[in-house]
Amino acid sequence: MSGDHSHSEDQVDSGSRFNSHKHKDKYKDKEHKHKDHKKDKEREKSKHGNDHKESSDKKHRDKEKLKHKDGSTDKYKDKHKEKRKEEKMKSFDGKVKKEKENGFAPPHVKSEPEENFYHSPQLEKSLKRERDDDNSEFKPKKIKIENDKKAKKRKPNEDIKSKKTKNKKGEVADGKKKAKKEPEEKWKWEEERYTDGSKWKFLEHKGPVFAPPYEPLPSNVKFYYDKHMKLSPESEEVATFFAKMLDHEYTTKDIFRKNFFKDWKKEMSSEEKAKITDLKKCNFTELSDYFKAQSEARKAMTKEDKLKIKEENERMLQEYGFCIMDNHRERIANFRIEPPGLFRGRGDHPKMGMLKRRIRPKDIIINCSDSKHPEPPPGTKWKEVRHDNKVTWLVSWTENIQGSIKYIMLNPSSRIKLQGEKDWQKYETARRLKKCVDRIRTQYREDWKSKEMRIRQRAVALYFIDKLALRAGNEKEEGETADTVGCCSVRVEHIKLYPENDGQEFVVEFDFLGKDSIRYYNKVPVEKRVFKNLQLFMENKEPDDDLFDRLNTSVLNKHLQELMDGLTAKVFRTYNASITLQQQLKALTNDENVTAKILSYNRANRAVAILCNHQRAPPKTFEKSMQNLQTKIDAKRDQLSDAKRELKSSKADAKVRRDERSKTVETKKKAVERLEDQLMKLEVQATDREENKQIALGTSKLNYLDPRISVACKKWGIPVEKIYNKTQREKFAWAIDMAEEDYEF
DNA sequence: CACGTGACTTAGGATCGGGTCC
DNA sequence: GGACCCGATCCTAAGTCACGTG
Repeated sequence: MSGDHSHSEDQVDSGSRFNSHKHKDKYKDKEHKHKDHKKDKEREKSKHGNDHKESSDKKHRDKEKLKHKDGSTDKYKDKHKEKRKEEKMKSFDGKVKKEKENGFAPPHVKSEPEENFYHSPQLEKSLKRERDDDNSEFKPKKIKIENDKKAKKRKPNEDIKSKKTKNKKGEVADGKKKAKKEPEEKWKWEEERYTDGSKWKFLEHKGPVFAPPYEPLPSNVKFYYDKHMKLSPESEEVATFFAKMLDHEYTTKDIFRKNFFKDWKKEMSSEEKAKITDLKKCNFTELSDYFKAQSEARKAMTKEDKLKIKEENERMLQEYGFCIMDNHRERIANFRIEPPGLFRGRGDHPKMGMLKRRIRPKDIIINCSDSKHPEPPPGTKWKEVRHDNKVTWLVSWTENIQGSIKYIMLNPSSRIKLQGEKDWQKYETARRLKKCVDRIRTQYREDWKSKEMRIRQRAVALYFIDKLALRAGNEKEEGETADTVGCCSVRVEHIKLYPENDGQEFVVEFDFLGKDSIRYYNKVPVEKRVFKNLQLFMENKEPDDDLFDRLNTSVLNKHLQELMDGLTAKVFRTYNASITLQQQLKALTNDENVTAKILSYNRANRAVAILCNHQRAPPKTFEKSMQNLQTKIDAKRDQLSDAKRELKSSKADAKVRRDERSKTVETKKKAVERLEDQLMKLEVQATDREENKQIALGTSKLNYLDPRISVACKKWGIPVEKIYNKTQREKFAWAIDMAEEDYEF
């Protein structure tokens, strides 16, 4: 009874397949796991150590079958399995349905607009990532990176004598197109660089801003438990957290309610605890209404009051929002400490609804120069003040839900040395991958034939990471987070194999929840060897066994490190994202006018977002706003045809009057042109928006696309301002500074 | 090597605020 | 001048990956 049959029957409704499992007994098997791995390895060695190097695939398979037979490697999964089964059963009763409305339409399957205009063949192609079918992509055209002197000059690892150039990112930031700067300014963003791993020499800041203290409710706002009940401030505060979320579907979820109630009780006085025993009987509506009224009131404030608040915020920003780091005044990203509230995990998070504690000064670690440190609020103490210049954070504390550390760090635009330079290095690494990706691809294809299971698994996983831009997929502690996976942690239940599907051979269907519980759904034809390997990996496994049972991210990354210095799984995402953008741009940008070019750019960007599976929930008002736009378009059409008619008649009129150079005709002509232009813009906008319905461009734009590619779009007459807004230009100041139009990723 | 942990990047949703439309 | 809409910004969760420890 092989696992893959029992699980391929599809009665499990697609929603429930994704419900996460709260694996409570996560520790059960750890020891076994290690042992088993070790055993396997020995077995592998003794079995294959003296094999002939070129045995046939089949031979291997037979041998490897043996390896699987005893199932030893997979033992450790069994416990989880049971857990998961339980969970599945649970999810049947429909408690937890499709937690992510948005995640469920695979981007490339999404119904495409009819006009072929929408998807150029190239785009289509890249969407499906059918790279392997045409080898061309494995042989990228030679690109003279060498030409890019600047890039060279500034090899990440190369030491740069800290040459003091100008500082202040101000000029770039202030929105004015400041184009070319004088050479001496050119590399201002890369001045001091420390070779000893220090991140700074001097750091001074004002410390964090704490959440405002709790303000008890006015006495006319009442909480009811059967009848009115006055809560102690502590439990009242927690009650308000729940009340504020009453409209959110979170509060209907069992886990959320359970976690909340449990934590709430901890805050209650003993009398309260004795009385309040059932969350269902709690009536929060007055509290909820009160907060709604408050936010209404805030919206309805007078201009002056709003201005006052704005000014106050600005003052806070100026006072706390900046630090001095090595002679620069740098913007801090999050100087406000996270306020207390209820934890909102994403997806089916086992901890959703838990109380996120208020952070006090004594929870806070301050990091700064030892010259002087920020004062804690009167009457309080910091947990610690340290002076660690090997890290970039200014403030940290430990959060009580997962026990992880939270930080206050700098803004992404912050110079340069910290963020900008890191960013730049990231893309330089990706460009180095570009130079050796052929070699790596050749190698992993070779490794598909390896005698060793672990090598085959590694090679197939790498193929997916490369071809599909999957994330690495670290192991996660079960029961602590939502059940999501990445490449190395994909389970048998997440893929289906089709020897033939829709006229294509060797199709693999992926269906799993990735980071943030966003669904990854994709059907891809793969090479035969990959397919056969997958079959092999799945043999004798249960649906919830790891597909790559002899692989994890650290093994994979260690291997990658050997292939290229600095190479890790995520570099493939960066590389493939950036290279895709560059290719798509070349293919798409033939249009004459800027509007069309921007659309092309967005489409290229979209191709990347689809590759990286960056989805968003379709905006709530999407349908309506599309309709509005359509109305506008129709109106514009009417206007246009009117204008055309008028033009015609005035032409005829002019003819009659033998008025060769009629003013009216000229004006009418202008009007028609203007309307045509406007109509075109609207239509492009509609196209763009429709295509973007559930795709988020921001993430790839901000994190995966080498900004220099975008900057270089000026060669097609696309100004940076049309691609990056002000914030983005700040973040990418380094790229705007250095990239020329001939920049090649 | 497994494991825990710390630092930092990547991520989508919520909220804000300024412009537009009626 | 109020409602609405949308991009920008804020928020903080959730990844990746390196490193230290035993």
